[in-house]
Amino acid sequence: MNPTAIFKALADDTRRQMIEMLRERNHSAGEFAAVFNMSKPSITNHLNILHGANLVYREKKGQYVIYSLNMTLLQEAMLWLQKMSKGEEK
Amino acid sequence: MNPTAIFKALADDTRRQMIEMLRERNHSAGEFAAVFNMSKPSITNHLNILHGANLVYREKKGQYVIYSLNMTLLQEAMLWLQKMSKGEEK
DNA sequence: TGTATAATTAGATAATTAACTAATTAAATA
DNA sequence: TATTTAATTAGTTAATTATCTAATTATACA
Repeated sequence: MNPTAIFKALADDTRRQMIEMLRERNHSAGEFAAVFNMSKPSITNHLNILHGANLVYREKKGQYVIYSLNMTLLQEAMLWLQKMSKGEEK
Repeated sequence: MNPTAIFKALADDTRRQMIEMLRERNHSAGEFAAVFNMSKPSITNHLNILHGANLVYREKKGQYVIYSLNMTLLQEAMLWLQKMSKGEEK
């Protein structure tokens, strides 16, 4: 788990909205492109950043690429922040 | 609370170390400058980013500026992430 | 009051980021 | 097999970020 990559990934409104969408159900890259007013390559870039931080999984299904949430990592990030805020020992 | 500013502030190793130092006790700007191998203006810049995200308080004491943690905001950020990871309703 | 100390502001620069268009790759299907 | 659809890669650009040095401001104190 790489805190810098995770917080960088979360430090963007588009990417946080993507995560909220993935809380509901899995989505293909194209479904994101249909929702956000942004070119497909820009969508790919945001999804790469989320995937690089390990916050999402990705799986090729025929001609689609399906994205899903990595709940475990989100929870870990949350615990890391909790440690910070509560002052637990390392 | 501005999630983008908070996550941006946390997306940097120097600033996260500053927060860890503030968990122990309050510090002046100069004390940070003594710890990090970095110019004073760069330290000021990092502290401005933490302060802009509301993660730290700052108070002038004589010729010193003393920084302290805003625990409340760290906790709020933590809860926000928890909501993300656990999928609570808005 | 003049000098030292603490910190910030000003201004410059190199690196990174977020966006675009055009081109390419991969898969499905008429 | 040729065409359409989904997605990525390549390459460019404007904006932001992190850093520096030099200058300034504010306070303390000999």
